[in-house]
Formats: sequence, structure tokens, C-alpha cells
Amino acid sequence: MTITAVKGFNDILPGESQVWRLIEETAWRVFSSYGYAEIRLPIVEKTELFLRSIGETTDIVEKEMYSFADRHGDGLTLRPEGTASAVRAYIEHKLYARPVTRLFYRGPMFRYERPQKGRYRQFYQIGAEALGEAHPRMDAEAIEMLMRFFGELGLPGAVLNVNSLGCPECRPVYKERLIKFLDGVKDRLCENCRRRLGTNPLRALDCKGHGCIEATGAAPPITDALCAGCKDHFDRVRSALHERGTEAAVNHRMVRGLDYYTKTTFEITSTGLGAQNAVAAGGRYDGLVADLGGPATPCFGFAVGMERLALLLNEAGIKGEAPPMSAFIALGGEAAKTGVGLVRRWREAGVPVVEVLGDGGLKSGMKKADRLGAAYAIILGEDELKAGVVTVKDMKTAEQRQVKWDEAAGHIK
RNA sequence: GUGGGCGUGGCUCAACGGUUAGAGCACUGGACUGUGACUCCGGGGGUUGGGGGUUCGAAUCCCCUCGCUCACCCCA
Repeated sequence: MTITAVKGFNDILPGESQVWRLIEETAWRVFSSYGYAEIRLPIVEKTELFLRSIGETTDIVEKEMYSFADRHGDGLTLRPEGTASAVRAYIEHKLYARPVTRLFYRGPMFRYERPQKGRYRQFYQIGAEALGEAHPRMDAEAIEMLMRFFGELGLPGAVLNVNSLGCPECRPVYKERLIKFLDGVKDRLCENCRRRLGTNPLRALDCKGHGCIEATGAAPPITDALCAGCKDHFDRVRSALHERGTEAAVNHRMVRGLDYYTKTTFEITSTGLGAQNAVAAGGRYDGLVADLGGPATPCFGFAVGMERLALLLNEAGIKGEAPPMSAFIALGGEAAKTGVGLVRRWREAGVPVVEVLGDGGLKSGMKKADRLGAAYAIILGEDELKAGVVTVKDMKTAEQRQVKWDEAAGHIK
């Protein structure tokens, strides 16, 4: 048996990596323009970090983490998400000395789930976190930035949904009210949701079962149960979004799967992703920094699923641009020798050149150049050698001309 | 963890249980000795995912197993 990659761990092949690069470069440019700076975080953290941040009873912690003991017996985990690490670093390096810290990161995350379209065991996220700002305009600014990012990429059909999950003051009150309601329609709920009644009743609102959607249709919306502070915050986030020209639909059934969210949550979905239709999601987490031992610090953040984004961009026909590449064909030993220096100079000038190696002659060389997808073929044979020129052929139009060695770079850009 | 679909040259797929498992594309050589794509002719390439069973005979039928994929759960 040949060795294959581990299930759910994928190779991103050359034809695909171009769009990934486009995504990363666009993120870097857009996020930087909002004052976010890149932070590079480790892929492994102490398991306890995730237990305390994501929540011990969440699916991620209960059954999806890649946890192991290292050689000293310390419990470590391959990060299942990025926010916990960012917050850990924020506290550890006392970045709270500044009024607001805007960070972004990108890299692989790991969750032990059954792979399917848009979901893998190693998957990549680009995340952004703004730590230290409580103002509702922070929420709106971050969401606007994300929409701008999608806009610059040309992503079609992105839909923004927002909701508020309240705070430690008002969420328990709502929870009680919801449990009372769900109890009344208990017999129409699916098995899963009946169990959730006791553990996490909010999730019943998010259930995709037809019976549950109907049964919870008349459930009291959380946004009616918010305390004065949370309600005011939510209203101001929405009007701030409106001011920025960012259209948002309120979806009170949207519930996040991580425990640390408070107040604003949001999700951006798109068709074409199959069942996993969220391409980005996030929200406010005002309690997490304090929970992890730092000073009380209100925060807002989000993460983008890069495979899902790449999938959507591919469907939309958006590819990263590769610069035109040339193929250099030398005929004979003397030409090959001289060619070494010529090719080096073109490359130093920033022009990509692939050398066609082997002694197959011009015909074979041209064929290889074609198969390589070269935009230009550069031929150096005995005639050219004598005249101090190369023949440059445009592979698309079949036009060709002879140019001097020093001027060739300008003809193959 | 549960369910559905699919595994045949590098790729896309054929082959009523019956010769030596074929075709297109790709690769390679030639027609064309300094010009790719188009045309024509030739060539290489397969343990039919793996194992077992039924049969005179299995790519085909049965069982097991592995892999891929989609969906459930959940999430980016």
C-alpha cells in the first residue's frame, strides 16, 4: 500500500494555491488598513486553555479535540480555533497596556470530525480580534471590515445575519423563559432537542429538523428579553452597521457553539457550500479575558473559513493571478552554456523563466513549453548565438521576433 | 459515532457471468532533422481498491475490509 495523507488532512495543490495566496494577501491588505496587525500563534496549546475558553460541555471540547500527552506528560492540544490563543497571548504579554489591540492571524486549526464538503480535520482560518473596546461601533467596524474583505475578493452572494446572545445578566432569564416555552411543545421536538432542554436549550432554536423549526417558530425571540444594556448595544450595532452601508438581517435563531460569546454574534453565509454554509462567523466575548485571568476586557472577533472561501471563489471563477511564465529552449551545448547567464539575468529582473532541459531538439522543446503553459518561448540556437539575439515566440498568437539579449526581459513580462 | 453514493490505465468513463478488460484525453516516437496547438500512423502503461466465497469461468453475483465522497451531529 502506498502511503496517503491522513483522513481530513488535505494537500493544497499548485493549481489551487494561487487563490489561497490571493485570499491571504487581500486579508493582509484590508485588515492592515483598519489598523490590525498580524500575530503568529503556536499551533499547540495547553489543553486547559481550550477547556476554560471554549467551554467544557461544547462539542468541540467533548469530542473533537486532538489532545495528547507530551513526553513529560503535559496535556497538550492542537488548537481547534484561534481566539483562545490570541487571548492567551494578549494576557501573557500584557498587550492590554494599550487602549485597543487589533490582531489578525491565519493558519491551520484541527478538529476531529467526519470530513465532508467544506469541513476538514485540518482546516484553515483567518481570524481577527479587537481587544479592549466595548463600543458598539467596534462591532460594526469589524463586520464592515470583513464585508469589505469579501467585496475586494469579489465574493458574490454573501449574506450577513446578526443576533445578540445577551450577557450573564439577561441570558439566564431568557433561558428560563425559553425552557418554559420548549416544554410546552416538547412532543414536537426531535430527540436531540428534547435532550438539549436540560443542557443547552438555545441550540434548539438552531436545529434544522423540520419539526423543530415549526415547533420553535413561536418561541420568544432573545432580542425581546435582553437587559437594557444589551438591548441598547444591539440597537446601536445595527444602526452603526446601517451608517456604514452594511446590510444585516436579524436572525434570533442563530446561536453560536462556543460558550464565550456575549451580546453581538454574527454569521456570513453563502450558497454553494452544501450543508456547511457559513463562510465566516464571530461576535463579542466580553468575559473571556477575565475568565482566563486577565483584566476585564471587552472584545470582538471573527474567523473566516479559508477552504470554504476558496471553494466559493473557485465557483465564481475567481483565481489568483499568476505572472506570465516563459520557457527557455537552448539548442546545443554552447547555447545552453550561454543561456545560464541570460536566464539568471531575466530572473533577477523578476521575470519567471523555466528552462526546458534535455536534448530533444526544438520540436520537443516547443512541445514542452506548450505543455508547461508558457506564455512565451525563448529560443537560443546556433543562429541566435552568433547574432547575439534570442527568438521570442508568443505562444498564443504564434508571433515571433528576434530581440537582443539585453532587451529580452522587456518582451517577456 | 450513524447513514447514503462511489471505487476499472495518469484523468473521464465503457465492457448481457463467457476470447488476451476496451475507448477518449494525457504521455511517448514518427510523418515534419530549427517551431508547440490541428491532422495521420505507431508505442508504453491495469494485481478491475484489498481479502475471501459461489461458479467450468467473476470487473460483473455474495460476504468482509479499506479508501473516497455527500449528509446527520456540530461547526469556519
